[in-house]
Amino acid sequence: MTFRFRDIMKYHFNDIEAKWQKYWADNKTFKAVNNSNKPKYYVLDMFPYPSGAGLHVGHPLGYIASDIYARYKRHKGFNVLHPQGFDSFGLPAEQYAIQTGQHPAITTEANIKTYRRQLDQIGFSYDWSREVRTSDPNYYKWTQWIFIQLFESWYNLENDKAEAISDLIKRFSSEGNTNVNAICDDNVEMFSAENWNNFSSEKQQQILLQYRLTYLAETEVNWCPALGTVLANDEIVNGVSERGGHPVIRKKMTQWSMRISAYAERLLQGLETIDWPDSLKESQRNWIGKSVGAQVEFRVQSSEFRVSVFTTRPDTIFGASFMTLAPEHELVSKITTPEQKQEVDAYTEATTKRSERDRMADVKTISGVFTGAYAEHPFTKKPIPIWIGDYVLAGYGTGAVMSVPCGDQRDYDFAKHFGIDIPNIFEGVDISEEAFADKDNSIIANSDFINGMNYKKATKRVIYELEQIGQGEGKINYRLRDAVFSRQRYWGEPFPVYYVNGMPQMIDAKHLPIKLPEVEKYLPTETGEPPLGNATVWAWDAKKCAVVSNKLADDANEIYPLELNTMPGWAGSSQYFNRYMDPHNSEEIFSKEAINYWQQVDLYIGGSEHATGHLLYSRFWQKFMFDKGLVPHDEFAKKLINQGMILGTSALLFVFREMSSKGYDVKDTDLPDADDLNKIIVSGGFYDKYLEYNNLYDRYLNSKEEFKKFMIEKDISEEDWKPHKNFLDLLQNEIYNVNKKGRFIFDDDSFQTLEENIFKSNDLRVDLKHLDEITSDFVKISSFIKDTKYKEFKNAIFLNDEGQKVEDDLIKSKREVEKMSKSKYNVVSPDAICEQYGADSLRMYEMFLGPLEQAKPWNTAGITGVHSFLKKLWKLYFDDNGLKVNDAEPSKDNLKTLHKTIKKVEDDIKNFSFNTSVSTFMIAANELTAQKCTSKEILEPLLIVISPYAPHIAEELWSKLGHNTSISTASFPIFDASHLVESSKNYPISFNGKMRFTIELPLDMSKEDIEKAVLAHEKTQAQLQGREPKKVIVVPGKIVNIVS
RNA sequence: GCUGAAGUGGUGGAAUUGGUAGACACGUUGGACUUAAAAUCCAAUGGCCUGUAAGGCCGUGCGGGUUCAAGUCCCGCCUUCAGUACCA
Repeated sequence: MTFRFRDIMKYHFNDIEAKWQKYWADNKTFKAVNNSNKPKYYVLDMFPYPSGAGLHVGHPLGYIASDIYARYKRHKGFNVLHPQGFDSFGLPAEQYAIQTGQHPAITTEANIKTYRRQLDQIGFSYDWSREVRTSDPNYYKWTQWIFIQLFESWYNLENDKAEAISDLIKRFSSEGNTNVNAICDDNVEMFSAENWNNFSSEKQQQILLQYRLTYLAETEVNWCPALGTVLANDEIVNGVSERGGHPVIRKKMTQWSMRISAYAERLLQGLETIDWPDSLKESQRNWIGKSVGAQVEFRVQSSEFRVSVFTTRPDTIFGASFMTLAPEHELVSKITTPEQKQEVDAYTEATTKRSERDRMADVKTISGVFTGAYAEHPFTKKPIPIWIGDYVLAGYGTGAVMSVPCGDQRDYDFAKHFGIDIPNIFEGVDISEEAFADKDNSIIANSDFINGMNYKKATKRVIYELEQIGQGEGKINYRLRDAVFSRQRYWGEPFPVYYVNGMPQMIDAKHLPIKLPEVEKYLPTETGEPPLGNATVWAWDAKKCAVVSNKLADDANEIYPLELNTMPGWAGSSQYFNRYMDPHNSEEIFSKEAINYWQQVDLYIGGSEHATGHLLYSRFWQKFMFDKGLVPHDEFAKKLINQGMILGTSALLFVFREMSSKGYDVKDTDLPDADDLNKIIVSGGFYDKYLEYNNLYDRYLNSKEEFKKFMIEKDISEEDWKPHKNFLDLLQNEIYNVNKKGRFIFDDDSFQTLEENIFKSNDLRVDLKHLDEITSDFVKISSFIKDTKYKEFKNAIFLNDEGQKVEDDLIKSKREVEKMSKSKYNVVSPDAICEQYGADSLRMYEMFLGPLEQAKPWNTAGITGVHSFLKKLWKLYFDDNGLKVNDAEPSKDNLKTLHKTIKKVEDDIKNFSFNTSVSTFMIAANELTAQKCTSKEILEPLLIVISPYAPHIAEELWSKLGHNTSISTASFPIFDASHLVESSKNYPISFNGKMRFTIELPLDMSKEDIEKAVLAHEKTQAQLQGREPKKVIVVPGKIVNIVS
């Protein structure tokens, strides 16, 4: 009996947390309503992709911060919307489906369940009744709906907004397109009203596609052969795919695109109106890449063609001594002379075959060829040779440049390399070594009508003159490209599209959602169609249409093919924040009432990695929806904060491995995935061979024939690589070929070395747990590596630097702090933390680690600090005899501690400085414990202050103090400054700026009296040692400084 | 190369307008309690010097400067991290 009584008085966080989590769920404590007398506040987290690995401690960091903010706002009397959901379409589930046949919906559902359990155990105050999942047909119905709206819109530059395509059609049929000022395809042809009305329906549709905000066009796309799909620019990192790290090549394909470029200027201007991190805004500015200059047209001699270039330096036009076109430029084949044709063809072919990564890896090499053609300088009429070179990018500007070697380093290098003229057009500048690119300090010379002018004046004049002769105009160019919107994948939103005579048609919105059909296989069809081509039945509630196989049949039983691509990952995340406002509405994307009530997100917290993806696309969709009158703001989030990454500590073992006949065994590594292979390459110590491998892999993917040729060139006979089932063998051959150090041939069970053994050092990342287990015992380490962890080292012999066998202590270990990832064995799961210390400890510790925005290493050991704080807090309320809180009158010190805490915590929350709040709580608990405070008047409001951070313990103690409703809406205590007023100050007394001692003096003492008191003090006299003070500075309430 | 952020004890980090540098924790050391461990509590903890104490000297990446006073402001460098990269 006694035991049980004592037991109740202890802080049993597991029971307490489970109890309150259930209470919140049962009572729908955090359900937000769409109208209220209270002011509204919308706090949003970036919703997670539910991966199979579950959450690690880095994931909840931002969620905890936003939860604290949401809970704080509730205490301050706001009606808070704090929803959560899942970005549940995506590649990993599909890759898993390809490997296992498991339907992605099943994997996704299971993963969501795990995520939900993990999130629930941390005690977030989400309104789960508003959960959205991007893969739910009731949700993606509206993603499809927005797609239709975009298709039915064009961008009118006269009003600077998106408008209905039906209006455009009216204008075309009454006035043609010559006076229409719209954002459209560069190559759109000009026509009159009469032309338009005589065009065939297909021709009209083709033209309209050039205006629509989402359109189908043949564009040069980033094709990832390994993933079998196209990728958007933001899905490529360092020239390889973001997911999986596969090579990417350029390819022309017919794809859906989003005309985000129409919004380039507004996306740029809008940044001024939102409170987002500067670094993130800067990323978006760079991505949009606005540059002001001129477009200039050069006539090609003895032909009808004109080469159009974009330049930011029209003032240097007289220095143009050649032109350079991108190898992909459409004029290349048209203007090349017969004599140069062979050389040009060889060059263009070679460039198109290079992957992005190759091109990037090899920036320094200057290459190019002369086309044989000449352009005519618009002013001097002198002939200018036209070259092609891969330093000119097809995707930027017009894909052609006027090359001014004296003013641009790349042009300079190119000219030097090929011996082209470098005329100097700058006054008093030496260009014998390098180009002079400083536009702000240049005076133009040798340039006819702009001689003696500076950059600004000359630019203006040149543009004027170009306009006079009709060969150019001022122009603003953006780097931002239209975003490719289709993917050749299964697990994504189907398009609401079918084709009539090859022209895309929207399926009527009343048939939405177009549900994702079932397929047998998640791979492309044998004819190379996307996975949806495998579908035999498309089920949707069609009134007039029936679906026959992959085709749509209308009343008259004509059959039309359906769009088989799916939408990219960012489609579903581009407006989810609005859908949360009215998530179950089946009639509208959201009701007018809901959007007018919630308006926009007040606080959005998430990772900076979405800077040029999700966050840019979402702003684009929001602006479009604003134009259509659907939303009241053209920016969706007022304030945004990027939480920093939590880094894990990896354990590295350094071993030296002998590669011998009994050594490196990689037999059963089947490698369809470059990601896996890269890992082995890197951990195998072949860092230097990484690139070679990639070339090889690219070659293989590009063309097996070409690969074969390459291998033969490298003197590796077909016999050597043909029997091998995977790329690793090829790699081995490549290594052999490159460094001649060793050769490894698959021989059923092991590799054989034909030449000398080679030694390589390896850093193997191991599970920290295991590292502790094996510590310095060599036998254990070696058996751990060979048997437990790394099968490929099964037969390895460990050597030290000198090549001797390692007997006991030569395997070194090291710790490294890096991004948490499964493959690095440095992941810490929140589950174990919650189990051992509780959710409140986890929440507090994550905040305590450091500033929210900053990257910081995780160290589980440190959690004892906040955990013992919570125990100490508990003890303020309970001792062995039970609840000790009473109605005692609070002391002055008690009140001072409480109000100091209220003030500091409130300021901290406003500044998102959550780490310092935790310190403040610790100080408060330490002080109140020392003061032996038992006063309810202090301890009750203290709980509300702590509640956003540690809601479970706060709820429990709150109820123990006699409340029978949740603490979550209790009013935040009002700070009363009068409790902090001091009557005296412990003045620091410094001598020549160095603090020596302190003196306690009344705060109302005058400057003169302070000076007298300080100078009279014995310690002052000791410091001065008889010297006369030269100057005494007294800052009342702050400091005294004596200069001697 | 360009852009942005940051460099403070053994570690994470504090110091809101220039005014006691190192709050709060972790770790370490010593002690109490305990058969023992865990848990808990107490004390010390930037470096160096003086036997201790009192005290002193040096200390916020480096070099200068402004100021009575600089982690904080100014100038010049170095390093690290992140983003971006032939953008005409």
